[in-house]
Amino acid sequence: MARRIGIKDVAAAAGVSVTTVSHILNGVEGKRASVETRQRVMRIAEELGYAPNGLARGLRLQRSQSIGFISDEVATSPNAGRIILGAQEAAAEQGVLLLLVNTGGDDELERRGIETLLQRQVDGVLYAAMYHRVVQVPKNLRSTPTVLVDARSDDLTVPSVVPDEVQGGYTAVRHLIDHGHRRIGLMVLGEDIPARHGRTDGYRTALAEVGVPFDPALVVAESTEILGTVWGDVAAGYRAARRLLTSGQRPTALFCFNDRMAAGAYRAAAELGLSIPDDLSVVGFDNQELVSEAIYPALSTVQLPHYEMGVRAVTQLLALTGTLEGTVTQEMLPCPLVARASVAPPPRL
Amino acid sequence: MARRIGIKDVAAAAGVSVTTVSHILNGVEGKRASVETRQRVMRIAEELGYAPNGLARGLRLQRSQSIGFISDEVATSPNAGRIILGAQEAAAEQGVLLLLVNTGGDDELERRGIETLLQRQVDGVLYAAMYHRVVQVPKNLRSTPTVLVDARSDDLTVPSVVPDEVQGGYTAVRHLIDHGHRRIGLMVLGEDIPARHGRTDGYRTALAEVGVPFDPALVVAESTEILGTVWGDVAAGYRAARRLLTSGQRPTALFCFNDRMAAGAYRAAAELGLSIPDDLSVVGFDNQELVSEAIYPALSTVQLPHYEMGVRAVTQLLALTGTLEGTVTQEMLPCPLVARASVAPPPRL
DNA sequence: TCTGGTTGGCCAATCGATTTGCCAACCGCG
DNA sequence: CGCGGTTGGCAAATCGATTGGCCAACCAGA
Repeated sequence: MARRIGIKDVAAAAGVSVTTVSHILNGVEGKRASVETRQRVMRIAEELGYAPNGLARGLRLQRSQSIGFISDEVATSPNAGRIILGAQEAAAEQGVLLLLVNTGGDDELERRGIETLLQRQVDGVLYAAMYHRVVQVPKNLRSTPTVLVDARSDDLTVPSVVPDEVQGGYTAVRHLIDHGHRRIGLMVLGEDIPARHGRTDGYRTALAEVGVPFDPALVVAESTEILGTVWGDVAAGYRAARRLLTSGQRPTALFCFNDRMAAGAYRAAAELGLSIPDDLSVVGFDNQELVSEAIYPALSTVQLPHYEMGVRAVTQLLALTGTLEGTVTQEMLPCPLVARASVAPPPRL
Repeated sequence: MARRIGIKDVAAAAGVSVTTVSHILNGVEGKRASVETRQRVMRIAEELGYAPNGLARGLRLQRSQSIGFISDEVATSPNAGRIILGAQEAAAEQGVLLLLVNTGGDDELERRGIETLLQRQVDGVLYAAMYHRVVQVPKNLRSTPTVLVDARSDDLTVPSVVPDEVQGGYTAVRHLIDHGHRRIGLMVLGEDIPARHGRTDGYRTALAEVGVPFDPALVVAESTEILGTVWGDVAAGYRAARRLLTSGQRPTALFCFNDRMAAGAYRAAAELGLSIPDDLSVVGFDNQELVSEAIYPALSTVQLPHYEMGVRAVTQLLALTGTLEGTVTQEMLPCPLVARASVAPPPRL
């Protein structure tokens, strides 16, 4: 493992001092070098394949060019991995790398993880949640530039990037309305989280726009609790859909809290002899391609902007640290509709 | 943003030199300090919340305590994120952090990514592929400790961790055989990759064990090409299953290359009026929970050991760098069966 | 008292870069 | 010729830790 070549090697090979090499390679103003020297140094640095030692540079500059990415379970939740992807790519564009820490939701692990990141002199931290929720910024992060991802803080001064749940819900329901539906069931998670309230608000807004009064009987909350965590899974979707579809006035369309619950709705519909989309239209949320394309007919759904959240979060963080221009705020990103095959006009009576 | 406190601050507060502080905190042998001094220094370090500057330490020790994780698309492929998770957790256990680079399969990005990692003085690199395949170790990684994850090299000296495809295929088919099936269809991807050959071998071995001769008519290769990449998607599974199920001697069970193809098989079966598992048993591969639980009945499948691959890869890498004990080899990890509801005895004739 | 060994701890070099301050050479001009 | 102003470049300090070498104090034994 041949020793990596350092600035000294370049200086020696070029017959100048390390100072000069540094000045030239960093394009320092005011400290000019003759064109000839400059070219020679650059050529030799190139030939030798010189690259500055990141640790030494970081030590001197007090900037490590790396940011911490700390999350509870992001790496676990399928689509959420795209947050990391977006963050990584946006960071790489500025020569910044991501230092990954996953806590599994354990507070002690989180505390230690943050300590480790700070010890590595990260320039800032992205604090990401597995699903959109309100969080407290950990104490030991207070004095470090931090941006929340898929999470928001009560403290309005803490920048964050989250999906626009209201717009997402509105878009989904509007899509159904545009196909002629007026009696639309809403299946939500039985949990007090922003996604539930936001999407419900969007649902109400879209209906109100076309003069359909809100009917509480069309809203069903269901969830499955496993090991203390509440899930909107296939089983929950199945139960919710059964309740809605066997009630007095059957809705002609369902807006489901997520794609897995939509899969449950598919099953309930099949059992009841309802064909999708002819007898029943369905819209999901999340756009988990694995689900939405595995079920038949392919599911029309609303996409969470995971990749974009990662990008925006990094952009905000780098703005915070002065690497990039830009403003820093609590930001909401739109959730676009992905139309597939589960929506059609309501059946003729 | 109060300056982090350094070793000097501790030394000053304790009234000793930085040397002594360093010796005490690192438990250096041979350089003793009086019990009294030792306790005082430790107490003060604790009180001040001292943590050594990772950059400075790394610079001096020529060890950054971080390893690079470079991959083509891992962050994109859902379950594969669990590789990262396993790697991260195994690394964190040794105080090592992961530096993430995603190349999207672009060679130039890969080259630059590796350069950046080396520049950061990573102690080693994990080179991960999105799906099990044979790769060349990039030139600029040759002189750095490297372990391949979900990928293998022709060069047998390069350590790697991959799933045991043969055992996985064997396990799946054996599961069907144990339920009484003898006429088992195999749906593979139309690509020349280790997974296809390994799983096919496992299929043949399991059948041979019970004296069933290999019937080429029961093996169908299908795939969908999108933008130059070959996928085993729902559509491919649908086509493959239709071919198998409408052929002369219909199989009583299907072993599908992956869960998405299995989802396609579900659809083909439904169209042909075949009920799963009563008329037809199905086993998938990958255990992508989103798929296997979204379809009905829930899919019995074989799990790829992503998390474990991440763990083992880090363990091997740390063994390679001398941080941990252990041997370094080309390693295969077992793929366990996850039995759900898609397998039953074959229908009585 | 002298010697040799142990104890406790400090000085200064080192890792590899950046940056401040300074100096010498050279230029043109009065 | 002497002077101020530019140009080109170097020496050394600095970032925050680790570590080899060294020294003073103390003690016991001769």
